[in-house]
Amino acid sequence: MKTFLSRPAEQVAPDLIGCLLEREIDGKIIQVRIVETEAYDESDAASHSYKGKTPRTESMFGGPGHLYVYFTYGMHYCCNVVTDAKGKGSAVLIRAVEPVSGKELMEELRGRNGLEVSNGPAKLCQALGIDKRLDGHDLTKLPLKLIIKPRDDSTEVIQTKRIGIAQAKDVPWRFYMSGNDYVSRTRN
DNA sequence: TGCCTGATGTTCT
DNA sequence: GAACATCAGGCAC
Repeated sequence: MKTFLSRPAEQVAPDLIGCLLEREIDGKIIQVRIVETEAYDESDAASHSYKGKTPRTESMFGGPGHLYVYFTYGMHYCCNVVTDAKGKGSAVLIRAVEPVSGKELMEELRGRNGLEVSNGPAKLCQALGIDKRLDGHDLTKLPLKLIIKPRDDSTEVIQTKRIGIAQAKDVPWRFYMSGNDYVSRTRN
């Protein structure tokens, strides 16, 4: 897994589509499939690492396999998988996931049902109970584990420009699984 | 279906 | 004091 993640974010991002995340809460297991991602790195004006390391973004520089959780807009968390070499400030934002198992618990945490449970970056964090306590967490271990899965050939990954950000919008580093209902609906 | 806006807090200037 | 990698609800069409 370390080798898989020790690449630039824009290469890891499409390969994370179709991978699984396993989350343990109170002894219960939730599994989700990643269906939408965005790549960010230090050369990127929209990235939190663009202006160098700060106390907040420190875990983004922590090396491949770590989790970077940040708080935004006063009420939401988003989570990133840190990639590339330590000190690079390179990461992949998880934008949307699809429940595989433990969906009932996710709906309970979210207070919502159906697609609304995890079709956006802040929503999936709420559905998985991810908050700042998991910032810097090692993704090879529970309570939050990344499971690398090769994509099968029938899964089409679409690459587009990013959304929901103010800077460097034209960098085409957003990736999502074609035809998946959980991909956030604000497209292009 | 699609635009507009309020909520709300952490971080950085 | 302003910016912000968002969401949900309201209203117009």
